[in-house]
Amino acid sequence: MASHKPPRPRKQHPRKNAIAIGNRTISLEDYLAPPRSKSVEVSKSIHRGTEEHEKQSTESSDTAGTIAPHSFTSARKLRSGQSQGSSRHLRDNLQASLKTQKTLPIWNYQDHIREALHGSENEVLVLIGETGSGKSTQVPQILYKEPWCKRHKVRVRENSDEVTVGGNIAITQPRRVAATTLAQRVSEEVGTPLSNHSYEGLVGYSVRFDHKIPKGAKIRFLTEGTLLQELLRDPFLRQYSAVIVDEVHERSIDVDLLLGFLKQILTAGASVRGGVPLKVVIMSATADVEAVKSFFEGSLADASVRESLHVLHIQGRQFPVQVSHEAQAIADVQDSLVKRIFKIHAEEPLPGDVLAFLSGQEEIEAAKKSIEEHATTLPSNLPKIKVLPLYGQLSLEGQREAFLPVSESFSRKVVLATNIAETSVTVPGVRYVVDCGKAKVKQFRPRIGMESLLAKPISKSSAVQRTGRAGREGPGKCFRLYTEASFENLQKADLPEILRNDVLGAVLTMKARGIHDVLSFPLMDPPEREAIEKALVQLHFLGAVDDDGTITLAGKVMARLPVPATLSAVLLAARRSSFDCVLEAIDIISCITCGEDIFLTITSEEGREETEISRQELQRREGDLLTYLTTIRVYSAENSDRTQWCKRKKINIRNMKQAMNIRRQLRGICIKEKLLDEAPGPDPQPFTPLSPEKAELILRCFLRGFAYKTALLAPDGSFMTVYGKHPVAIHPGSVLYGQKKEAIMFLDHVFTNKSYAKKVSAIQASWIAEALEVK
DNA sequence: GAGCACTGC
Repeated sequence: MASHKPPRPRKQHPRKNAIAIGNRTISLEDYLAPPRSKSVEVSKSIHRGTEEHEKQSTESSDTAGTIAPHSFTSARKLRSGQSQGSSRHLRDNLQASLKTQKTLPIWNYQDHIREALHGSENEVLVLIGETGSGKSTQVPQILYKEPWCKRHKVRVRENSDEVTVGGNIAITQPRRVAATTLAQRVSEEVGTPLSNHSYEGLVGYSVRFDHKIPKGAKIRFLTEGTLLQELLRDPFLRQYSAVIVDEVHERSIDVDLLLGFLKQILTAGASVRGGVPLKVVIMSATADVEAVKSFFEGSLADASVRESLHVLHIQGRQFPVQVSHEAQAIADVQDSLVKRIFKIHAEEPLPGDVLAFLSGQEEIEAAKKSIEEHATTLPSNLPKIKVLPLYGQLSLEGQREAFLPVSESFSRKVVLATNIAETSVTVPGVRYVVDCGKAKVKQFRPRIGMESLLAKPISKSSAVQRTGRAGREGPGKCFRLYTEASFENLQKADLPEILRNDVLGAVLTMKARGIHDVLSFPLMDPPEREAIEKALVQLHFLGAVDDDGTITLAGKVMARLPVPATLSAVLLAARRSSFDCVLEAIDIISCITCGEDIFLTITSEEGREETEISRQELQRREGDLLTYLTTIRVYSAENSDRTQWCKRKKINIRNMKQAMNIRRQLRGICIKEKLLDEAPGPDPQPFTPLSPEKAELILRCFLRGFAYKTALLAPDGSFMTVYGKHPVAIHPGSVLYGQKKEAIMFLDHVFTNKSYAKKVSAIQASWIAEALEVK
């Protein structure tokens, strides 16, 4: 045991923070107690963990590529055309889109799809359709006219009031942009406007911060998260006749939960919906059909299983790609990559750009340098080489360059990318792909409450996906910098998110939707029992479930708040008179949940110094949380040019605007949930610096959600986590970087090169014990 | 002295 003595609140309150799971009682400390081995083991166990991969059930594949950026002009024409009565414009548009629809591969499968779902019982259709098959836009249009897709007035129980069941089709997407653009496109194809509730229309969408559901909209595009929220109010999805779950192969946590809830509705039988059946369509690019099939088998009435579960494959379109592997495993991947690129450049004709997949920014910048140096020695009869990096941290302008054709004639573009180019974006002009076979993957370690971000071999499905990037515009070639045997040994697909992430939010979602026994909730890939138990213990500490695991009133409120459970707990604590800092908590939470950091990372030496000075007025010595608070308050007090202000402070404008969006939404929800009494005055409010007393209250309030993410200063100047005794260093991006404080609280804990604490605040050790006491 | 990529309520 190390010399530091963590607060031991359990001695004072032996039964506090203990929860009954099955026939055992587990306390927070049981989970957070220091491990028997020494803390140096942490990094080792992480490395081991990332390689311990179990069975996989799906293959991931192209996703964002299926949704092309879409022109909205024709929709506007349609709308104006409609308001003037029918016009030639509208007719031409409809005829044009019908013509396009007919060329889609799915067109030939219409009857099969209708037939698979034509019965009077619950039915499931699994539809495997590759990129470009048209499944996302056409399937809802094929189904909404079916006789079973009607509204029914029924009594769910005898003597109960009549309710309306069915009539609508929900189609879920993992991303907002997909839901909105698909809705836009389908509304054009059917010729009704996409508008708010005051107009009639067939198609609508509903995503966070944006809802367009016309009157009578039968086809509704939703994000998975939105449908999960609807499940809180409507557990049997009674407004829908069919739910289409698209892009299932991405295996987000939300989609896994959604599939579980759908299975439960199907298992319950049509009676819970007053006899109105629910049709479920599972759509995926390249999912493992067997896994999806066996998951849903058994949820349907036994006798009719065979008839009510159907599988359809729809072919996509792709040019052939010739794949080659290394004969032997190579020692220096960076070196081979550069050599391979020059070999392609010397041997393959133009046009044909090269796309190389590397694992991270560092490797990309190193390879770029080496290629550029070598390129100067090329003979003049060879085309010129233009090297372009492509990774997420790159500025938008920097990224854009990688998508443009090379401006000089007689030259070849070489794009060096992370896995951003695997699914998220498509680089045009690529005919040659070089794949190093690695990618950085984030994985959560429930035992120590830490994430890791480490390079590891990609999955087979990723490798295939990377290869496919060479065949978008014509036949191509793919060079894998590993042997065919190593390819065969890759695991089939990436771990689904639910096995890589913290399941705290997922467990709260289940509890709030009436699942008492979360360990037996149907999931395609159930997380380890320990991960779920850990989440239950933590929910108990947060006050979301009581001693026997039943959801509390507070827990129900937490589930309705659109932020992670820990932060919901902070918001609930902030309402208490002893803290009284709901508005401040909302401001901070808005800044940390708006996506990437609102502060841009500065790489150059000069830029860093300059930024240091311009950000000085925002920085608080108490740490990052209060720096965020000051920043959003100064921003919203800014009366003149907010854009200029962000530029001066090197703040990401897009994220800052999103933070303001979230802030507005959270304020609204907090009023509705009675966490706030009244709406605060409109912006801009004059900025008044926070008093040290208020600052202390806010940090003590955040400890109510993050008491277990704390560390104490060791004699040698390093930090040791209070629970678990793991060494942790303050991340260089923190305002507290390099400083020594008695104790720290951190919101994120990530292992990259070493164990880093992010979003750090300076606290007093005594506050930790206080936060763990009776609430 | 640091940064795979996303996404959602």
